[in-house]
Amino acid sequence: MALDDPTPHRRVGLEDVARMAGVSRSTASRALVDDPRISEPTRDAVKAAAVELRYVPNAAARGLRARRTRILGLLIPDLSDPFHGQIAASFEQEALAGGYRVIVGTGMQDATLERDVLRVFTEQAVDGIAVVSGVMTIDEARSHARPDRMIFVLPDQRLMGPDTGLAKPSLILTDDASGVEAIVDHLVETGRRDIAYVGSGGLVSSTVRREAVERALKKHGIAHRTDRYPSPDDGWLTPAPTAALIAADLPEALICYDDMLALALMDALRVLGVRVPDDVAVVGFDGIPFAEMSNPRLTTVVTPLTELGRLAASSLVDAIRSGQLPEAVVLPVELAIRESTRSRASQAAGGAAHD
Amino acid sequence: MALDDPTPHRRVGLEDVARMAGVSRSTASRALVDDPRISEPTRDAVKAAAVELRYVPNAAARGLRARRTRILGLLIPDLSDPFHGQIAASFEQEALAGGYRVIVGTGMQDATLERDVLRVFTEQAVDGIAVVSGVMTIDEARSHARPDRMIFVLPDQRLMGPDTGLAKPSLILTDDASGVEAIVDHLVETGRRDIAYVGSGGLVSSTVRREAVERALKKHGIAHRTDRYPSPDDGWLTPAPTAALIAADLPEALICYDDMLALALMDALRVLGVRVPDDVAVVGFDGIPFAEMSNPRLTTVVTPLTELGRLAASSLVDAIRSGQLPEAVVLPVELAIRESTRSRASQAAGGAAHD
DNA sequence: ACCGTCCCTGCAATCGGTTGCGCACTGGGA
DNA sequence: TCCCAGTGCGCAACCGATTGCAGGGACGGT
Repeated sequence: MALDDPTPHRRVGLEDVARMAGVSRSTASRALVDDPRISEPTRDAVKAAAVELRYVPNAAARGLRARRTRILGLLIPDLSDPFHGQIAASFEQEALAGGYRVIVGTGMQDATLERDVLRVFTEQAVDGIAVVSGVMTIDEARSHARPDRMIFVLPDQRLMGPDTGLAKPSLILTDDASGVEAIVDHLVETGRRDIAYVGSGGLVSSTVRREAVERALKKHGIAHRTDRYPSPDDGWLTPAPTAALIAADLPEALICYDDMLALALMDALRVLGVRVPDDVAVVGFDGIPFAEMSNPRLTTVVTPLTELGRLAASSLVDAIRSGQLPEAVVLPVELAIRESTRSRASQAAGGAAHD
Repeated sequence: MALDDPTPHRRVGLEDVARMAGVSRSTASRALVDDPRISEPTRDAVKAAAVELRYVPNAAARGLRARRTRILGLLIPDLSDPFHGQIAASFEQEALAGGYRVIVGTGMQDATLERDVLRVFTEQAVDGIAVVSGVMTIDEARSHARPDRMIFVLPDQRLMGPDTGLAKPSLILTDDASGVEAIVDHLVETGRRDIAYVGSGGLVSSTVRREAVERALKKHGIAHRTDRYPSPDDGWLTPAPTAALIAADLPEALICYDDMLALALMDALRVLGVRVPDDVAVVGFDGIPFAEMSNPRLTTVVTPLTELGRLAASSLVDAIRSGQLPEAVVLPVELAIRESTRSRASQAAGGAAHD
């Protein structure tokens, strides 16, 4: 049995394969990659020997000489939330399909940690890097590694430096602004005018969304107080206290930074006796699976997460192969209207309980 | 500006650092790792040069010679669900803290894919491997790589080969059986006797839980039909059709394979007009964050996910350092009683909507 | 002035593949 | 019979670090 194999024979190397096939290392190496210079019988013999010996090439040695590791680095804030987890999962799958391994580094929205991760990627000599969200600016990230061979996935437009326009290459964005606009339009159409935004402080993405809300409201001629529900300058909102603030000064509709926050707030509001959507309509952002299973189901802007990860990986791989910087892409988002924004009028018709 | 740096000077190597410091590569190498044989002035000079040149060592070269890559492989079914995402996140963090990088490979509960991932890990010459869940047996996994330097995390006791007892080393388990027992005890205490289990087919873990349910029911002298809600032999349940089956033959309580399924079923049942917990109590398993925010909040068995990932990483690192196989550990789980199993009696007192 | 110790460094081998270049052998044409 | 092109392989350098071993220099003892 393999478990208590008495022969801890050292790892078999190309040397061993070559010897068994009766050829040199060079020939063995070439045979394994189907170099046309090697005759068929020889090639077969080598391959047979490789299988026989259960030969597994050493990636380090190969990468050293070939100057190409076939590893991608994925810098992402956190794997534990479904939003980023989904992106990471699809990125990893697509990368693997393209013949690349993935090293993940979680940056936890911390600039120092993110820099460390980039350094690790450099040490590992990754062939390409994808930066998802994060807090450092694109320009800083670019200064830490080869700017080509990097791609930035900004589902929420964080990172955007001051002068960073949509036209810059290597960016994969989602059209948050129009998502926000769709939300506001929907809320206004269903009769809400007292609309508030609530989101964590410190994150660029939250600021971006807040501003988009303000613009959209202005379009409808509605005023909006930015500081209605103050949030800490850095860090995440705690649902219960925030819900208390909201309950004390109840708007007609609440636009939340993301689905997680929306779901947490709906829960906290329920404890306070505030009904959704009867007392207040609630909207999220992201479109995570749980937004579809909440009670009431959450109206939200669905971001194509899988597409985002897949596209990031394939664009990056293309960039590596071609040597060209990947083009900028803005992915469309879609408003999913669900129970949490049902208007009083449609409640009778769109009740929850029937097929 | 770094972006359009006209000098694409090749990567700086140890050679360059040594030259700038006026020493040999050997000395430079030793100075950087604080070898006591190197004098302080020399050491400082080398370090200064390294910083000045922004030297980043090449992990491939180092790993090749040192026969140690400081990389761990994490084989996990899927990163996109919060359950495994949480484990992966804490594993990665702990590994990083211990000086190890992590390559993730998602196995998607597919044996072939899992084998591929193990091969990739071998190619990368990882120092250790953690296998989380998965479908291949422990013994098979062990045959694909060095059995020491592997650790198995089985939050749900999948993988267990026929003769695999809890005493085997390198296992991190959770005490699912007692979790299930706690569930059943709680349900019986709150007056339910018609208790059903529903879970995906094909997964060992689901079978384990189903059997645990049966044992616990038997303890209470309650009969149980295993095939009450048939599930496909392989693959996941689709919530809507399953909910229809359940609604047509409503038990007093429903124990679900995991939280995801429970939440999905609660949603589907709501559409059918079935009320939880009034018409049927629902219990999940795992303790993902969303189980605490659902309406009604889900009673579930809370698995220490973060602890699981952290422990896996630290045990693995210890095993690598010491050369000893890590000990088996069984982590306790905890029943979190929430709204979804509220009994009719306690409903008056524990109503949802007031402070 | 000579020799033995320490210290501090450098030489060179090594890890395990990849790859430029050239050699040996075969066969056909003159 | 001799030459030359073509085919199939092997030699050896190389990637960028780590590390065993030995050598050079300073210094103290006699």
